[in-house]
Amino acid sequence: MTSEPARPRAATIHDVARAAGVSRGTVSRVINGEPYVSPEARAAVESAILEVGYVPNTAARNLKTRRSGAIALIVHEPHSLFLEDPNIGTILLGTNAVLSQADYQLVTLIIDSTRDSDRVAEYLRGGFVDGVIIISARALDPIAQAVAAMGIPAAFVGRPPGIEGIAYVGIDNVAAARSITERLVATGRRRVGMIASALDRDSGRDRLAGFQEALGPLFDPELVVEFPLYSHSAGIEGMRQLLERAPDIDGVFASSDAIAAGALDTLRTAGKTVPDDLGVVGFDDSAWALRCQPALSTVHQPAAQLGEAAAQLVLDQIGRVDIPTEGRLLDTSVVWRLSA
Amino acid sequence: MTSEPARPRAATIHDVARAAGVSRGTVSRVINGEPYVSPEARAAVESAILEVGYVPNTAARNLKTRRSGAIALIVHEPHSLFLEDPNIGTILLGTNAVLSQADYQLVTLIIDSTRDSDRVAEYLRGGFVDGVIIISARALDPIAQAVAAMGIPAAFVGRPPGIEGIAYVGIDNVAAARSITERLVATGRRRVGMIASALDRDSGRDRLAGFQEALGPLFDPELVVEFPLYSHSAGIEGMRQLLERAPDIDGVFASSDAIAAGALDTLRTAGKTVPDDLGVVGFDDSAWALRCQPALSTVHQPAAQLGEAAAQLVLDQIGRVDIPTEGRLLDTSVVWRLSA
DNA sequence: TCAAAACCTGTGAACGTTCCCAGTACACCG
DNA sequence: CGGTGTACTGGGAACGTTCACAGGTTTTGA
Repeated sequence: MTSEPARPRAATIHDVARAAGVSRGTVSRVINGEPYVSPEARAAVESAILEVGYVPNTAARNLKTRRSGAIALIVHEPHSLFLEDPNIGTILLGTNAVLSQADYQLVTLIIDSTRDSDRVAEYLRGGFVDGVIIISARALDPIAQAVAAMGIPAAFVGRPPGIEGIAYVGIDNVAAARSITERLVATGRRRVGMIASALDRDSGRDRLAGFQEALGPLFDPELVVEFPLYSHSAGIEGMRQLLERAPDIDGVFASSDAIAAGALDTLRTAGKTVPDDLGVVGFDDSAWALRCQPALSTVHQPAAQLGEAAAQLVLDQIGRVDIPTEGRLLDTSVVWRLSA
Repeated sequence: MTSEPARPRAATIHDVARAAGVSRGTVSRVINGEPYVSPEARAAVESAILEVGYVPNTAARNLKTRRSGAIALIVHEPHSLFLEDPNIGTILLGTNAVLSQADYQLVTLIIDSTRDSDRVAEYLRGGFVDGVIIISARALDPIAQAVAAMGIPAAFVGRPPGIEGIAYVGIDNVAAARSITERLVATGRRRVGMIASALDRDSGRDRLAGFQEALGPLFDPELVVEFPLYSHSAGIEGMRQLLERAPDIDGVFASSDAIAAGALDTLRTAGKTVPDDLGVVGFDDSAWALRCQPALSTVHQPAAQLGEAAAQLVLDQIGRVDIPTEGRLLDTSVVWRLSA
């Protein structure tokens, strides 16, 4: 008793009950909006709550109800980081909007190391959250596997490689890549190259597939260069290689806006003008796209809707037994600006 | 009993105790690494935990111990969003690193509306977290006030306007701005302007103050333009105004890299070469800085360390009574590249 | 050799809720 | 007017932990 901490004991449901002159049970019913409470009792409880400054203790509530009112959003730091993936911030906002509407609290967890992986898995198992949204999981991801194993309501943003029977939302990368490549061809380009990347992820693979489909007989494997990441430097180097291999190249599909921006830098240095000498298109419709000189034609990702749909998918699973097994693909659109 | 959910009841401490042939108390002692447990008992409990797949129920633990092992990081969405502020992602990683080390779980909360504000305040009060880190709070921020009022361990990143006696970390914006401006002057610039912004925040105000200090008698209020946000478009427009007001201008301090990038775009359009005609410097050392043509001289913010220090500040407060009242300013450095 | 200290263990009582059941009061209906 | 249903209320029992305490055994020290 000597070193009692400064924080005073919070008011409990008992204090409210005493102040209102009713029982615990009645207070609980008022708090949870249940029927069978007389108007007088309800009013007394409500004013008592304000009077004593009561706020429900979530730990106690969770313990009893076995739910937490929170949903986790898991971001894998290397390679999908806030800094690198321009859409993550927007996805997050979309998710937050839907959950907030349903009175769920979104908690964002960052996985930066295997150490984090373990702790996050424990956190999920510990009953802190009622569901989980996972962004850009990679194959053999330990968290994705843990989630699948424990059967907690979950949704993936981006088709999860390897794991079956799980809910996800994503975009149709094949169709989007095909669509923007077709428009590039429609403007008269005949020697079209691609700076591909992230071929170890479905997004990267699918964009390449769509590109090839669209070109048909015009496709020349010599005009495809590959890089591990969707990075600006990949664009600089990729464009350099393409110019070297094919000086007559007249179109480029960069698999991300950052790559396209890098390609434009190389082209400027090389004295090529865009879109006169070459048409350049990107993917993402991120902040890069408008910043480029000239403004970039690109594929718009419905990032906010991806986040919203993922949240909805999780909410749907909560409290239901039949889990929606398969995923949803959202539509993309081509934004035609000045670079092609 | 008819609609028993699919999720099986998790193993409890009782199950472990039974499997290990010891009592609840002993299991609890093992889990919490307390002394006074015989080696045999410890071994038995440890293998029993694996056997029954026990994971502690955090709700029950929180209820009893009144702590959660989690710390909140609050981001205000409009104006400090992931997308706009290039440092936020890095701050977040720094924070996560320190907390992870101390076995605390970081949960990121996003405040997007007043509705969110209320729910987050309730969340904090509900005992979900043991401490809170708040990024770039503005004056009269409801969450900041709630946190101050409830006396939960807290730290601010960025000097909080209005609220007194609270722990914070930040950078010395005045000194940093003075330092980079001085170097600009040292290269022979005499007509130096500034594109200022966010003057309603301490960061914006202080950068302007440092600029003025460094210039001394060279300072000309005519060469300062102001904008509300640290945005690229502010740079475009600000540079245009400066060129109009003073065609003989030979140096510009942009109050952020995004602004500097915008200024460079305007200068390119106007046919000015950098750094020959004008020297341009920015602030942040963000991804923009390297992307610029030419690469931007700028002030490097120790974003990761800011995050780490804030986390440490909160950890220090947990369990202690004497709250460190004042803040810490971290050192910045000037990164000299090609733009000045 | 014996008291005191150190080590180890089990048990009861919380922590603050919600849920369920029993019980009361009143209204309605035949 | 008795029975049945509906509206409302109170209180016991749990949820899964931790903590304090009591009791037992072993070691230590004079």
